[in-house]
Amino acid sequence: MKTRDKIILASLELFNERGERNVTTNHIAAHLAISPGNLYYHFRNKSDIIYEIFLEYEKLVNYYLQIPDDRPLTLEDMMFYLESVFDGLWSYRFFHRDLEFLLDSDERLREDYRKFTSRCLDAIGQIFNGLADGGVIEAQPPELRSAMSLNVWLVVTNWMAFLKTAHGSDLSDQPSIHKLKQGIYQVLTLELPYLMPEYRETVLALRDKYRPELPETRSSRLLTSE
Amino acid sequence: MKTRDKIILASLELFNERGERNVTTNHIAAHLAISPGNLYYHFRNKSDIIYEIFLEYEKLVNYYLQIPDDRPLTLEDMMFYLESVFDGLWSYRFFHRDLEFLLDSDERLREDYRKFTSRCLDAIGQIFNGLADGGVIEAQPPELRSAMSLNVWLVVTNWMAFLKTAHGSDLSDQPSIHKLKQGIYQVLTLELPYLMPEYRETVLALRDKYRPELPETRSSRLLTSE
DNA sequence: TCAAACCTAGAGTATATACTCTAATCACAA
DNA sequence: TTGTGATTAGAGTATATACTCTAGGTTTGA
Repeated sequence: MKTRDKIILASLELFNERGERNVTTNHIAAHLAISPGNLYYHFRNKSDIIYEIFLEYEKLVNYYLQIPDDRPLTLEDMMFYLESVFDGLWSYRFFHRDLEFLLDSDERLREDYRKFTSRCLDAIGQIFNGLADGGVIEAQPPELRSAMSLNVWLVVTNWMAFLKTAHGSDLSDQPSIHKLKQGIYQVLTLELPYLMPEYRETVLALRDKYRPELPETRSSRLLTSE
Repeated sequence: MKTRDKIILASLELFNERGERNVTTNHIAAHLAISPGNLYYHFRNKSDIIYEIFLEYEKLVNYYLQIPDDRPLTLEDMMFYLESVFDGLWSYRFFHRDLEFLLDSDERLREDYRKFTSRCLDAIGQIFNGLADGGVIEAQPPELRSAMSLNVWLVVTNWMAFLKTAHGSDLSDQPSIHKLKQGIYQVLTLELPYLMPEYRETVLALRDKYRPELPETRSSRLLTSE
């Protein structure tokens, strides 16, 4: 693999593990056993590495969020989108963590991320429309649809952060891809009231598969009371 | 005012304005025109200042989230809680920004924040129960109630972050207490489907007051499409 | 085969940051 | 007045961090 790609990969890995704030360019170089000079030959600065990672994240999400507009959407479609989105969220989980700082220090990223958000909100809306066409959920006035989409976006993009802050310091209940997907449970909760009656049971059953397991972990205790 | 209190106040102000990551202890001292030595006479380290601020934040929220359990809740109660919570969120808006890093570097804060979250989720649940008792919203099975409360929490605590990332670099659409309160619109959106029919119109009207104004600002454009 | 382009090492630097240390000053009670 | 404890100034330090510079090695293609 090319050094440039190795740098991107190693950075993503370290960022995800330790948080962008705790990973320096020297760490990245050391991790790859290359010199700092070498790293800076390939990237002008740390922001450039992050920007490059963002572009890949964007590409991935754009790929999964191509919504067909020539046919209505099914429940399977919806679950596919949810699974894909949370997979992406896991792979690039560092990103939404220090987001505000990243955007503050890179104008280009700020602008691109704004557009990215906008496209995602749009895609969520389209999915809802497709599901309404497919008779899975009720039709809604566009204003409600937009507000709903935004709520879905908020829940999806911040579920990881919630997990991180909700668990204790012991490693036993550290976030994992499995726990992350409990976010799907939360998103389905948002959709419940708008389901057409004939889909209600099916979705409730689906949703139950993502329910946080009760055997008294800290994060599940949070969901009930302490 | 005592120097110690001045330090807390100035820190909060600077953190809110520039983000905790961009504010050093030297900045704080300089801002107050005191020496670093003086600052460190009053606080062992930066984390201690942050922890102290957290305690005040916690106190404020606890104060507003005392839910009466001897009477049902009204719509006015609910709006009071929402307004109060968003006011608090605004006053301590730096806090949820670099949250994960803060918790990583202070075990005590991590533990306290976990309990804080837990109490807040509980309070949200109690509010819903109270509103159900008051005939404002439908009764719900506890499992749905918990999931709903968690969604409200996610929307509330991350609305500020969304605003920050959604606006452009020009100052015109910078977050403000006014924009922050559009978060109330989002929360009310979550509640809409569970309202008792006789409250529906009233809440829709209330909600409309918090609706993002349309005159083509960037953030409102985000809410529709781009 | 040879030069140009590409890649890499590694020492080094300017700046920032959290924090320390000592000596001085202040407030105030005896 | 004087002594004592609380407060403050300000120079200073160890470490970290992003990034630079030079010199040398490696590939590639003509």
